[in-house]
Amino acid sequence: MAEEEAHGGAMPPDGELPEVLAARRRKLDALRDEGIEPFPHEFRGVEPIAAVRDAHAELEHGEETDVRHRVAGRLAARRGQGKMAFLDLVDRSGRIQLQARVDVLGAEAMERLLHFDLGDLLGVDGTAFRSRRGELTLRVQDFTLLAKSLRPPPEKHHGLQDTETRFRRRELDLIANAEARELFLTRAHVISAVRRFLDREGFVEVETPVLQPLYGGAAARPFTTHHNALSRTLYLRIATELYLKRLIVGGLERVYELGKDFRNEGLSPKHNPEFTVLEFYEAYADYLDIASRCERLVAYVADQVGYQGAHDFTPPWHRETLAGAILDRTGVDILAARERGALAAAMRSRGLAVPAQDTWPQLVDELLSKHVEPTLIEPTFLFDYPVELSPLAKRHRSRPGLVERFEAFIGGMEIANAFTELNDPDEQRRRFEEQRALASAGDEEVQPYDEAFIQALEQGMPPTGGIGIGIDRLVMVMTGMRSIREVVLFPAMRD
RNA sequence: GCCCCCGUAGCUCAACUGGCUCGAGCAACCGCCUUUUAAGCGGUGGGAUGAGGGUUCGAGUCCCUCCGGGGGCACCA
Repeated sequence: MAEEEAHGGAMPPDGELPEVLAARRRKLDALRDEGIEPFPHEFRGVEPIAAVRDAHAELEHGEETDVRHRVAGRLAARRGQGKMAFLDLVDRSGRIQLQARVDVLGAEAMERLLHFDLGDLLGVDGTAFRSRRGELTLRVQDFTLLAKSLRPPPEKHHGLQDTETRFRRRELDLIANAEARELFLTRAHVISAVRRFLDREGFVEVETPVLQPLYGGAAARPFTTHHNALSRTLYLRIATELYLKRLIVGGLERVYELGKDFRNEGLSPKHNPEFTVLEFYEAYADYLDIASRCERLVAYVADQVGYQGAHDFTPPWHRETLAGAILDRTGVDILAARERGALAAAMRSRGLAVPAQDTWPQLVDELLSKHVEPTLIEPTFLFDYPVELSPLAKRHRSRPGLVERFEAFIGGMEIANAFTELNDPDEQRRRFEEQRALASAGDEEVQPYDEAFIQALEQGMPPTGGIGIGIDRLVMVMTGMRSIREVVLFPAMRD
């Protein structure tokens, strides 16, 4: 029980606390004894630290001003004590040095200021000057404790390194590591740039059900939950596709949804069980129009977030066909081997591994993911997928057996999947039936038959192009991160 | 699910082939110094080495099981 309290942060007697925690508890009690409220209600009129810095960018070394600023943030460092000391205060926008002088504050206030712990939240009023060493500094005239911190912050030089702690206690990562703060601000900018782009191009943002009586729109295993009042099983959505196409039927013409999908599958550096996806659908457009909009969107986002990396997102991107890319990388012609045995033989003759259980579509996927995808570093579209892999895409207008579909790759990673949408309800019904046949053959990740969706298509859906873009992966690309867990605030972890 | 690596103080890290009471920096506490920049100097406290079992005169170190994390494989976006 003592251990549980120490780790769980309840309020055990001091004797059972590690010394570093007990010391902070003692200070908390001392503050209250002095009549100081350690958790006041507000502190108005705060200026961002970055704004204070900007206001005095021109100050010479050693130059003083009488300009007063009010800032608030977390105490991050302290140098010196006694008659004069320097402290660092950090807010979301940056860090600023504070100078505490006993001749300004008086002995009692000086003592109180210097006895705050690293990690305490402070409000400060001070006058700006630039130190001899050139550091913009606020000379503290007045200060207020805004919240007492009862746990020590991570080490101030090395930051928080432990991967597990960074993910489980992201607040500590954000406190300790400025790069983490910047990364998640970039993520926010990516998302707002996506919305701005689509809003400007006439798309309307919609929200469709996350809890669905029937899941669909992708090949994946769903999470299952239960609605008590309705007494029935509901699924967390694996895609927004089918509902969004019903809105195209409804005449909304250009729609997008930006939100979470959920897939009950393994974790990896590229897969989190809940992940953020953008899907947009455009009436009277085909997949070539969508490809063009996709590359313009990504280029716009890169520009808006100030992308500094090595990729060149300027349209037009590299373009290949899927079959051409596989032929080029492996020498296997999937279009000349349209059934499993022939394809397996072609792969073996090239010395490629052939997983025994794989169906023809799965072998194609194997060739793509193992031999082509890793080579697609610069932004690249692969066009024209086999119909077997794409039950929701419209057949190719000139190439039998293929559909009008593309996927986009950056940095060896798939970031988007798009097609000219299948709008012939009878053909869509047949495609679902084929999927159903696969399901009875044991494949758990096929698309269930969705009668409501078929009825919507029967109502008449205009020719439409649509796309899904993995936002977490797009953020990975924009920030150079190699793991999705670095760009998701609270990635999935075991209990 | 399988394979490999990792888990030492609040944080960042040490500890030769098994060998004295597991050390140091930051943080904390008590002082000294004062325009510092990872401030400096002196002193003090803080650890069931992830958990449990085993081998051994002796285990942070070797073996087994479990928990957690990372990487890879498989599956997928």
